[in-house]
Amino acid sequence: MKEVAKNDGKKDSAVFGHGKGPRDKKHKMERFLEVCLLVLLYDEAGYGYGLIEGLEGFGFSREELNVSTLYRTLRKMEKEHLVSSFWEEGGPGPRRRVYEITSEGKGNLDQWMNILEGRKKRIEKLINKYDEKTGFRKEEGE
Amino acid sequence: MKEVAKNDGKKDSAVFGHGKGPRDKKHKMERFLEVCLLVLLYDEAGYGYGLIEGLEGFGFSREELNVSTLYRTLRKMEKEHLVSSFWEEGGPGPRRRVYEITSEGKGNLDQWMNILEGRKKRIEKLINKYDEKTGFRKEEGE
DNA sequence: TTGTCTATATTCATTTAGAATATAGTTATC
DNA sequence: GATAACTATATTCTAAATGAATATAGACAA
Repeated sequence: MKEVAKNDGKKDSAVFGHGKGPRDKKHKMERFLEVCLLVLLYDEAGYGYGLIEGLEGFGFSREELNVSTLYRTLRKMEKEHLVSSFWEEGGPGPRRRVYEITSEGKGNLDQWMNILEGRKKRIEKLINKYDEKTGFRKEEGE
Repeated sequence: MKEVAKNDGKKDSAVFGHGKGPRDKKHKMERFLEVCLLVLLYDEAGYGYGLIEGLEGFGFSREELNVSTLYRTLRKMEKEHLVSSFWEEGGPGPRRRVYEITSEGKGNLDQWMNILEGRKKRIEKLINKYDEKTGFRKEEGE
């Protein structure tokens, strides 16, 4: 048997132009929630439920926020050492697992910002192209 | 047995603030490729392989573009009547399936632009917050 | 006529994510 | 002090999205 199609050997390391972005794996370009959480935790610890409020500040509506996703994401980030957690002592109500960003998390965040800048530019490019083709329906409709 | 958690009845129709965005289903916020294709086809028909070049104009690198995804996406868009296709007659080389945008596709694109505007603003908000917290490392590092 | 290239299409496995459900301590209410 | 309602965290189930590999086939060159 002979190979049907040859591999030009260019299929790997295709990460947005970065050899290895945050968290190494080729990001499928949507861990926006993750970045938001890192920014929120940057200067202030927080717990799962409580972070929802902060996320609203980034445009997430309370309805579209999925609590499972939120907790799952936080645990995953801890496994990757981007954040660390501890059980809050005392305090009223059920105990809370409080998260803090790690220095690794901060470095990661820094790289994320570059990716987001790029993503923003792509969106702008697309919008401009669209406006061009449709005759600038809206001029800087900011 | 009794129900453990009550449902506050607010879990549905959580689509970015739009009752029903393009293509009705709650978009998981990443069909950027799809939108790029619609913009490319807006004023000029194109075929799968040939569209790759145009996509590069939006920041996709040739390596990160996945051909399977490209074709899969085009067929899906046709199934949804956002584009239509025909086999190119004559011409050198293997036959090509040429895609054209439909009027439905154009309407869809219009809605996508709103979503992208929103997405852009979210990113900006996030970047600003980050810069705030880290002390404006880069001032409009455009 | 064999091999290579262009072009399209499909299959397979993994990842991502939403919905639902599970667990459990806290506080209010009767 | 039993029960209900609430806060908080966690996991399971399923479906959608996606990358990689593979399949198919005609055109063209050697």
